[in-house]
Amino acid sequence: MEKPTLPKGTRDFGPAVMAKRQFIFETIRNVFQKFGFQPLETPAMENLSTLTGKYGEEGDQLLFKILNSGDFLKDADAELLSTKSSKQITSSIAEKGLRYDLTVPFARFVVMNRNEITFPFKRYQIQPVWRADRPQKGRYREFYQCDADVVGTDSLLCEAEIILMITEAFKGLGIVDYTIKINHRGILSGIAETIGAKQNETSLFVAIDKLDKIGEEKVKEELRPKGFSEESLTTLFEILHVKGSNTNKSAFLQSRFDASESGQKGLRDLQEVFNLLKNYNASDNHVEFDVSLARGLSYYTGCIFEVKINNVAIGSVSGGGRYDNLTQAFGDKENLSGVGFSFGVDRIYDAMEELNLFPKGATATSKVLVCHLDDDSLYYGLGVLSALRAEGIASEIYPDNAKLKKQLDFANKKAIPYTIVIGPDEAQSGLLAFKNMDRGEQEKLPIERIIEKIKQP
RNA sequence: GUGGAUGUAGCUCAGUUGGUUAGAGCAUCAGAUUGUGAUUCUGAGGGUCGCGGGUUCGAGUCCCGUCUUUCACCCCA
Repeated sequence: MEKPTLPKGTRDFGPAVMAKRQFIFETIRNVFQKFGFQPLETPAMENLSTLTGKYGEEGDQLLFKILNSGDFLKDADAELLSTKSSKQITSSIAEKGLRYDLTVPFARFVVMNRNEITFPFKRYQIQPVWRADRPQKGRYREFYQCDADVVGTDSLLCEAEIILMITEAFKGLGIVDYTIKINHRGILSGIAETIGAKQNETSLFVAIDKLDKIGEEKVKEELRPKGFSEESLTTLFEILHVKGSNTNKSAFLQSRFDASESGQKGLRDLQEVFNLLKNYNASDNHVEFDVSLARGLSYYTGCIFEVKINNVAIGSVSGGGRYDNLTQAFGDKENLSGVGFSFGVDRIYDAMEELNLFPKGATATSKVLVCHLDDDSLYYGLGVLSALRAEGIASEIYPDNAKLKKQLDFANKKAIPYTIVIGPDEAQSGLLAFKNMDRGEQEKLPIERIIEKIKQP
């Protein structure tokens, strides 16, 4: 028989990995809840019409589509089928798709439940998403996102709190060396206006987003064929080369944005966010105003964020921004402004693994293994087991009659720190052989004393 | 979606210009030790050399296809 395999870009998570993953999930969940966000889950699959057109052309290509049930070809448009054009045919044989992110399903949920929701609505959502990407380092076809979004308020408090949540989550995870990059779509538009490239915004943003990766020359090479003049490129890089503190950068841009309404709006917003952070008594050590930050998802309209862990060759581990028109895309008449961000658990995991940041005792396992030498001691052991569990001590008993050697070996492999060996003598006297697996020390104690010992480290 | 690399035991890898029966370490199992693991010693099991085709007297080795993993691009968490 052929060995089973996994679909490309997906993974199993064994117990050791799960312990670490859960540490990340719990840390993030606690932060979300502490900031007043409430949980939401949505289905893995959405109607394709919900998903398409929200992520730009590239995004649509990366959607996993689900074949219609039944004899889907019978109902398909025969004329379309004869064209053999997959793109065209898709819509007639697949009406569902796997979610690509959590923000769009959330917007769909908000519009569907408009009347039941009290605004501003703060929700968090921790679920997997799927992208039909080609996998590579830090990039999977199935991965978990942890989203927190607020919808129904323009307040820049939300942006400030996003920064606080990132800071707090990373503190909990033990990640110290990271950068929260922040920018504003208005500022990007301002730049486009200033260099006279308003018609060509998208290619401009895509190109400058790569600046720190490919460098100035390559960005210019990419833009020249798209109709950018040398003069506009020179101006562009005068702006992009802005250096210094966040305040310095703002001041410099202010001087260039005389003629740009949206540029000024962007600057005002950012300054307000910085100002709010001060009032929280929060340090903005990790926050960097990065004029070249653009981000791909097309639905952002205001502040945008991206978080990178330094000295690790993994893309961004978190990102987000404000989107003003997303609910409108689902036919909502009144505009609801939303802002949110997302942690990429899988990348955070990879980064923490690379930096050796997982706490040592993270693997969840029993504290005690009860070992036994014959049937009678096994029965006696069940009482011991119950006594341990009644005290909240995670414990298990070896289920088979096996050599003591094998039982101790089992404890060893599962990294269970204590064992209790029960034989005829122990069952008779009630003095149990309590063994510390690390030190190899063993003493005979009554169960009450053993419980005490385990509880006080 | 485009281009490059990769695949030999459960894991990490050797394997000569193509030549007999494909090896090692670790892991597993058993025993030395019928009540003591993580350190010792002895032994055993485990392979359609990713899969399919081709060249050849002969292929783990060369050629083609395919899949996996991986790197870069596109894009992104």
